[in-house]
Amino acid sequence: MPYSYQYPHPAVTTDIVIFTIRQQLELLLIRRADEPFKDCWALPGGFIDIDEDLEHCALRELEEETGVTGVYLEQLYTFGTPGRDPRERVISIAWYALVPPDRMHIRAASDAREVAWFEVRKLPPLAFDHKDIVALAHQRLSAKLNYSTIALQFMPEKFTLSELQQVHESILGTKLDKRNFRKRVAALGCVKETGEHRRDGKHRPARLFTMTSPGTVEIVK
Amino acid sequence: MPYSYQYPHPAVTTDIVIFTIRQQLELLLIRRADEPFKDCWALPGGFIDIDEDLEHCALRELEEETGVTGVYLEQLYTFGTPGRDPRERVISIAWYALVPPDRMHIRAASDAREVAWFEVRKLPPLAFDHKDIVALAHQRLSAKLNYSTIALQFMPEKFTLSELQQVHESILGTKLDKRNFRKRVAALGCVKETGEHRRDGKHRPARLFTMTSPGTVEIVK
DNA sequence: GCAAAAGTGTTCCAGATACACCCATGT
DNA sequence: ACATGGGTGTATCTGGAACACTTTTGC
Repeated sequence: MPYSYQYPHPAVTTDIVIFTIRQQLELLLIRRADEPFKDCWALPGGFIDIDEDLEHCALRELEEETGVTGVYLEQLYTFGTPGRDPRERVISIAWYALVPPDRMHIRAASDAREVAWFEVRKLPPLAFDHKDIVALAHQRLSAKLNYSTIALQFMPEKFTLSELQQVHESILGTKLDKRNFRKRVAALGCVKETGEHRRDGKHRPARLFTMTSPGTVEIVK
Repeated sequence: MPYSYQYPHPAVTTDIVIFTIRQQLELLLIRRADEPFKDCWALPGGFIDIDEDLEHCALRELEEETGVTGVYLEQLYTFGTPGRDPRERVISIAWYALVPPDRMHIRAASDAREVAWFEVRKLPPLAFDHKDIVALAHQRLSAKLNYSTIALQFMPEKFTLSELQQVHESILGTKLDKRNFRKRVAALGCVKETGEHRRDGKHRPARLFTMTSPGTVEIVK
């Protein structure tokens, strides 16, 4: 045991709630291969390197699981109730990330672990206190819809207004009025028309939009 | 060195921004007695006990410095940039607390440390990254004024509406309109008249109010 | 021509803002 | 009587909410 201290030190980990939206709001879980909570689903995460920045640790986990870089990542809360991990005292800094569905490439089979997306409203039992972490992340995300342009972080480069509305609806779990939604988006000025259209069914083609300030989340209202 | 681990563990501390309001928004600082940053002002804080809940650690620091219990306390953010403490890797969970000025009894001379209140807008240079922590706490507090009843946590049991308005103004750093302020407070229903008055100068006595739900902070609007 | 999603305006209400004068007291 | 802070009401503006029909396409 080569690392010794005069006083006991807790272990510090990072857990990430990785959200995406396909038909519904989904998040990434990993089936645990070891005790405790063996075979139980859990958030991706891991121990922080001793010289590693907190955010870097979260980015590293995110990249390992999804292959994505440059997506929205925000620190959520720090969980550290004694006993939350039965092995030793573990303090976990929780983050959440928003990944556009076209950006990721799950490295599922690479290390024989089981990795899967679950709808937020149909989660299996989770290891540790991860249910609390997910609940807080979802709550924070919902709240931010009302005063920021965070929903755009889920969108691919080009998207229709109906798709953006579906993103809002699947996060909030409610239906929105189409005209009011579009009025608000227009007032914010956070999207602009590309001039292109998408035809994808037996109905009128939809205009394609793009973000005016990609990569930035503005606080509004 | 009796505490050994297979992998290196960071130290984990808690720092607290303890706010109060007298004439202005103030916070509590302690002059450091030891290196690093010897003689520099710093936030109160300390190492977490290995079996201690995170919030308990913050409450303990708060109680040690101010003698108060039962005041508003909220986790702020976790800071852990490598090198923020030159001695070893330290990850600090920052909190902020709101203390009504009549509730506290600083235990200043008890251990010969220098402890003092500073106006938020006139802070001395701070140790470590404490300037960033203070800035974030102040920003969070300001934001919460607009969608919660958090300001009441600064008030003594009985207070005038002008005093409550001064609390808002000193946090925001702006003047507010008296009539609009009172209309909003009345609409929230978060205070009620006691029927008493306070006379404290050569002017009309002010009505005294009290909280309708002491100890709770409601999210509003 | 019909099914399906895209697109578009107006009315109404609530809450925020701007703004100026009288009241009760101490000296 | 005057200085000081306490106390009050109205008009206006702005943003959110409710609400239904026409357009363009594929089949």
